[in-house]
Amino acid sequence: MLNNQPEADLDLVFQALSDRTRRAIVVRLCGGPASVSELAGPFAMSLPAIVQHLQVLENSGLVSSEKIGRVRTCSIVPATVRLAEGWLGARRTHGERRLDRLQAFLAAEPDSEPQSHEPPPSIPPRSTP
Amino acid sequence: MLNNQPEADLDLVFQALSDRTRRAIVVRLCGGPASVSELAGPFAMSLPAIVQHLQVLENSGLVSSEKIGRVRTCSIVPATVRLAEGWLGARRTHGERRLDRLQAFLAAEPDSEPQSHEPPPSIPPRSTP
DNA sequence: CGAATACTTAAGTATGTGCTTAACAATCAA
DNA sequence: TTGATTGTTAAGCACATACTTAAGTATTCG
Repeated sequence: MLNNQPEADLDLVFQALSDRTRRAIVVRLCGGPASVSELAGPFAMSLPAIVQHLQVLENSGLVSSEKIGRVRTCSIVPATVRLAEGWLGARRTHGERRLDRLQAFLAAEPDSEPQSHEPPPSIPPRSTP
Repeated sequence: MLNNQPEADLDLVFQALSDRTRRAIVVRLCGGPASVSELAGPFAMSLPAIVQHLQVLENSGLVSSEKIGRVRTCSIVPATVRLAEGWLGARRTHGERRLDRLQAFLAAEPDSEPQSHEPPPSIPPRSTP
């Protein structure tokens, strides 16, 4: 699916990934497309339960599927995996940039003259509706 | 927290990230530590609601906090961000390796002699408890 | 055709999630 | 000490999730 509405998309993607059965399905699909029953095979739960997990995955945009004859074949959507990974990457990058600056700040500490040393905490607040 | 039990950890981490308020808090904390009320500031919801979100984040291992005097200061735990990012990275890597092989397969297709062309779908099943 | 296969739909249930308000600490400052 | 600040705890409510079983619907095969 993917609404192109980043926050809503990330809601759905991370939510989809928060269940280990669904993560296992994603892992399986990264090895190539599979039918619903192939996907259900390894699990102890009922087929409808798996189908519901697949709906969550498809709704999140992590998985797509096509039905041919009586078999539905599911595949991953790598772009969606990248979307989530990208969000986390940005966090890590920003966080680590900040950490680097903080370490530099602490390293150059022995009471040198106060240059543009931004003090570590207290950053301007963000707006969120 | 982090149980060192990868699947359970990922459950908690992805679940924590599946809420946009919590993601906004993570974004904010990537800019540096903050107190509970600083974190609550931008949001329209009650303080206890934010505290509950912080509990989810802390329980997932994405955030740690320490109380000094009457103010609790929260920070991100970059290692946990990396844990989730790493899982997704592994998916992308495997998935794209597979896609590469598939593309190679399709590229070398004009009915050449059947070498060790593994047919694209149908991969050996995985075991999952 | 008739039966097996591969899902699909519907309905129900137990538990979890995301809030709320109200009341209660604990700490700091005048 | 009094009162403001900063957070915590508890209870409750509406809605979402993760299943279940039972009963369908297409499709393909013999």
